[in-house]
Amino acid sequence: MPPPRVIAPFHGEHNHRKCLDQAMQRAEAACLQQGVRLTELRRQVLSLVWENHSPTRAYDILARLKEKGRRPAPPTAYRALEFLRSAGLVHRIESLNAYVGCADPMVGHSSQFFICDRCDAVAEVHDTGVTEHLTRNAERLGLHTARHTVEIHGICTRCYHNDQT
Amino acid sequence: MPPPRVIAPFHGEHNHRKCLDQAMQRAEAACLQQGVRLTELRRQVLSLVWENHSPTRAYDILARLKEKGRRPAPPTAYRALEFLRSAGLVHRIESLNAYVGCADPMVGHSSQFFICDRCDAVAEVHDTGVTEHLTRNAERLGLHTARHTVEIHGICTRCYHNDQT
DNA sequence: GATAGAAGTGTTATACTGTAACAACCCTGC
DNA sequence: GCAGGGTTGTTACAGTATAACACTTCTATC
Repeated sequence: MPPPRVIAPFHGEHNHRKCLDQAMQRAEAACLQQGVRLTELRRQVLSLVWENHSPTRAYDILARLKEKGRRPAPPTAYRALEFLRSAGLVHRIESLNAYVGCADPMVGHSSQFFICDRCDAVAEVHDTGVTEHLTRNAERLGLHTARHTVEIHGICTRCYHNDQT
Repeated sequence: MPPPRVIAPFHGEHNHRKCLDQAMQRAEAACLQQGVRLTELRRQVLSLVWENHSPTRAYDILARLKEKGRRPAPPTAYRALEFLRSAGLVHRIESLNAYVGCADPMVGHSSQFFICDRCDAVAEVHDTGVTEHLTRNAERLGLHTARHTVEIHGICTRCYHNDQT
């Protein structure tokens, strides 16, 4: 069994400009491959989700779109987010009603999310062991699985240490 | 490692009256042990959650409480549900904004929920293998875990067969 | 290039989910 | 009795999400 694959680590030191550019490039490629349209609005929303690695809420998107000159109503954001989600470009964090960008949209994967409740950082991990374990349980219960929601909440090391001092 | 423990199966044939009574009895015992008060309101809310094995939403609770003669506002339901959750008597299904009763409140466990998106049936499973797997990943990432949300959606066998016919 | 249909976006209105803040009540221990 | 904490009632509002329909833009086909 392959080891857990960390799609996005906590607080990874990186050039975020590059990170964002790469995400947008991969999104273009993924949409091309899937034969769906990455319109200007969807591109804008995706780049807003990718502004940082914390979960972004729909109404945050709306506020940012306003700053960019649009006058969007809620459906505008929700529709774009739903498109991005169905294209595998963002994930929805159910326990936060929020979205994070997916750094690896080309593989259809069911990921696990590790979330710091203090600083909102999110790490995405693809551990096939967990997935298989859950799938096996589902089969035993007679559930034809459609999707997994696996979200682990806690305090990340950095915040944990800050609390001690 | 102990085998996955199925707390509540799909469509388990059972005398639900007995099922409900047992849940209420266990709740009384659990509250006694924890030194917290299972008031009349909380008892009512718990029994409403236990009316069936599908997730119950807060506003459903409110509607039912109205039928029972109260004139409750949202905080009434949310506070009772939060109390029941913190006492381990109900679980919140994040992906549905809803609550299910916990059949085994005495053990502090992080469960996995298997949910049929057609008939809303929920099965609760306590598989320590999954929990350990996730905890190990959390440690590797440096997350001091507080809680797990593991919710598997799909179509249960019964609904799946009904769809074929 | 005209044009019909599909896909995408704008707009209005509203439904659903959840909490802050303060008042009133009632249990318990002294 | 009565002080204090816990519980519930009440009002108001914040945050999340979707239905329904109008309008625009894209695409494929002729």
